[in-house]
Amino acid sequence: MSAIRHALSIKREDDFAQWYQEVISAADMAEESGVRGCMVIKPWGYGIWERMQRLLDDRIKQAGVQNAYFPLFIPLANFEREAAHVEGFAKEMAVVTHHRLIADGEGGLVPDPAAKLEEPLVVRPTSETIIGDAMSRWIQSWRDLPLKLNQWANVVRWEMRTRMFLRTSEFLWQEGHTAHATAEEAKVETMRALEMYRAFAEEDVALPVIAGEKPENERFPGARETWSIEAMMQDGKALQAGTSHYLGTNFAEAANIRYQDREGGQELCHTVSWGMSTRMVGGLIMTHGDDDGLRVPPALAPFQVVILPMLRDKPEDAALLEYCEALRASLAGQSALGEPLRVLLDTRPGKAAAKRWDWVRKGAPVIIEVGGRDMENGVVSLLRRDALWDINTGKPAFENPTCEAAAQTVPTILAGMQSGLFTEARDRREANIIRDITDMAGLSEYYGEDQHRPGWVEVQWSKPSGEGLEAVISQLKALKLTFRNVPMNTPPADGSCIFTGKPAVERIYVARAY
RNA sequence: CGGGGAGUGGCGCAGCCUGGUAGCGCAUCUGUUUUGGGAACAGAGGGUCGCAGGUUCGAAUCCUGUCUCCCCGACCA
Repeated sequence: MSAIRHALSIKREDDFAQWYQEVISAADMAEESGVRGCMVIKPWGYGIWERMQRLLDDRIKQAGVQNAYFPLFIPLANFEREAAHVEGFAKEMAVVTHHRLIADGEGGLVPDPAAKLEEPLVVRPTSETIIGDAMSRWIQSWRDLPLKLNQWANVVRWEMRTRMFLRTSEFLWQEGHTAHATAEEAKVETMRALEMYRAFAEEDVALPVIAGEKPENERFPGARETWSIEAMMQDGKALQAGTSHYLGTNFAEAANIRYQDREGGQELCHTVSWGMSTRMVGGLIMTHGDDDGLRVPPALAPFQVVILPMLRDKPEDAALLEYCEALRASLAGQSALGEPLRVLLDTRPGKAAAKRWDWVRKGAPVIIEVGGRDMENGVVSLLRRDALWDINTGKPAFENPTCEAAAQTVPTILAGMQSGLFTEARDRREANIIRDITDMAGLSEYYGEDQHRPGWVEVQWSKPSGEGLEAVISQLKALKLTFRNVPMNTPPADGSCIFTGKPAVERIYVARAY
């Protein structure tokens, strides 16, 4: 067994945070912008986000939700109507106060005092309030319900500490907003959105998640219930990858969203909101990345197959290119995971062997190199990103199918890779969930200093609220732990609360989190 | 926002303490030789040293302010 020369300089196990950043730059996904907390998303990173948008948007539309677009700027007064909501977001809002700049006489520009806005505008941190405004106008009778809207947008939250994709001041997301006649219907929609996110995460992103309800202290500001999908990263930390909120009538009261029922009475609507953001890209990296860079699940890869001709700057190149073009066309005629294959014939100048590593770092699922000898034999040299190395030789594990065989097997390879990445991540997660810790001493021990890759612990608790909950949270905080969620479809509690010793009422996950 | 670290060609760094007008590796360009596995050799191009002030005959280097990034903490759907 020879030493493998990996495509990245930092290994996950040596410094996970540094490794994460190296993947982003080595895979050419994004870069720093010079603006605090904001990033430039480069074509490969944005291409992955566009795939996420496409696949989730299809699911959103299948649920009868319509896309619309609402303003970036929200009047301050609009925001003040829901008390818990204001309190939750006030500390992190960007505010626009002027609409004109003037010269300061020293070569610079300053806001014109004469152009101060009567009422400041907030850059949306989320759009419940302004969409609620529209809903109050659009909904008159029970016939207008349910109203199901979604928008793809950027939002701004002035975060103290940012990390590319995981927490940026400006980020991209979708936010679904629905209004319903009854609490029951609204809760059905809350759970529908949650299940949609679970399916999207697991089937499209190959990201195993645990769906469940957030405890009271983790609720969205103004929500009655907050549900989430939680994923385990390779360092054992948890990442909230999507949320769905049952808002009750809180926002309907604030924005006066009412409908006339069949008996002629005026009733408040029950509203729901749900969101998934570019943070999912960070989750993808920390779940599927390895010591050679990113591995993009085939369903999300902007290019699933990259063909690299081994050009030699000689007349024979023309025939080789022709051979590769035929291969490209043959592959492009195939389908995988329900869509036509996305194939790139990379004819940029440069040696195939050097370009190969660019695509390995980017995580293209299948790389096919073709040289003159392959052409003579009617074969290709095929490399799978999920099985890169021959551990006996320490070299890339090329296979050599014929062109016809390659065209036929690539769809199978991609489908296998999609499910293989999911299975690998799910097995890793299950291996790192602990369920038999029943007291704080055990919890402290598990998360002690000598544990380098702690996972999650499923505990039983008595679900205190108010001061009792505060006390529990400070116990967790001492271990740098947070509550994640109360998983669905798990056996009922049968023990005592790990925090209070009282009879437990449910099971909940605790973990370190992003 | 508090503590710590850092900003020098595209990337990674040295130089700073002890001021004298910028260097190395990789990458890039050109040429030659190579050619089935992350090519070699030679030559070349590219930087007002994050930004703004100050001290000085002279500032990447010293001083002040400021912006951005990284780590820890607080905060955070």
